[in-house]
Amino acid sequence: MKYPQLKLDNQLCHRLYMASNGIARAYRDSLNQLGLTYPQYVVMMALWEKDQISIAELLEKTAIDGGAMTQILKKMSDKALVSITKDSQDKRKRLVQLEAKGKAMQDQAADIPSQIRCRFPSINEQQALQLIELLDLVNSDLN
Amino acid sequence: MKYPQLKLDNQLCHRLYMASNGIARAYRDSLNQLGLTYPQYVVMMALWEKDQISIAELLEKTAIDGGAMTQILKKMSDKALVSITKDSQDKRKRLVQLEAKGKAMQDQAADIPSQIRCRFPSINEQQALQLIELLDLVNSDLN
DNA sequence: AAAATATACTTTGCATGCAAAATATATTAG
DNA sequence: CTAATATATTTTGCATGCAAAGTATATTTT
Repeated sequence: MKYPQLKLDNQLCHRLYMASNGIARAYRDSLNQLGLTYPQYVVMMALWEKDQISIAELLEKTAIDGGAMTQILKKMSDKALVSITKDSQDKRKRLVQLEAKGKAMQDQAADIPSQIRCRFPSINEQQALQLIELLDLVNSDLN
Repeated sequence: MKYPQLKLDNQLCHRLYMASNGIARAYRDSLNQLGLTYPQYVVMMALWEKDQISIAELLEKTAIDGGAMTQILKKMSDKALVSITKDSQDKRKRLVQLEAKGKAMQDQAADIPSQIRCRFPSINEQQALQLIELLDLVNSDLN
């Protein structure tokens, strides 16, 4: 091949692509039991941390696309996990809050992280932390 | 919050999600100039490395979804980047080969990796290699 | 060799990710 | 105060990623 820099094996991006898709796939079974998709799970985690936030804040915390978020929240609202109300101060804003069912789901979800962790025996705790550090550097250059 | 393991800040998966989407986004401008999407670019890289391969082999090298691959190849074929022929030995198989336009595009693409690299000043070469190593470990646990 | 099974792809339906346009409400400029 | 502009969110159209069903061709079983 003419250009070694174009070899798939030399691409960081392709490894990230595979790892991201693969990890989301690894979550699938656990999340199916809760009736959640992966992005919906991310929204739930954001809300368990801080309830009653605007959609803009949710977008910032989750890094989910705005257009997709509208659909995701609609489905979560249909499932009675969350409810959405207009902000009385600023009528452009909408506030998202957990419903009883969404709050209760937290206990079911508490086991998921360790379940997933078991699916990655090749990486130890120190390496996982190092990976997080490096990804934080990559992510700091985005935007 | 009740369960620290559910904090977004503690999720490796979420960092991978952001990094993968973000890097694909970083490629967008460069790839738009070639009229390629990110997965199409991955297919091109695979073919520049080894032309005349079956769809199954392409799927294995790229880790792209099979259903998506059909559509991706159709579009690339419409753009005259590749052509697809039936394998005369085994009529279930189809072989993908680069067309003149697809081969020529390699020279245009050769600059892309360094362009992208500039978008990530926070990470040095050693860290990039380390990141690749760690991602390879993660990916080895998938499947 | 006919039936059962496996392999290689394609098709379909659903859920995003993303860019761009549209809508509604606030804020700012003149 | 009215026009211009900015902010928050939704809508639309296109391109995947994915699971499951469907199709065509090979291979294996009996």
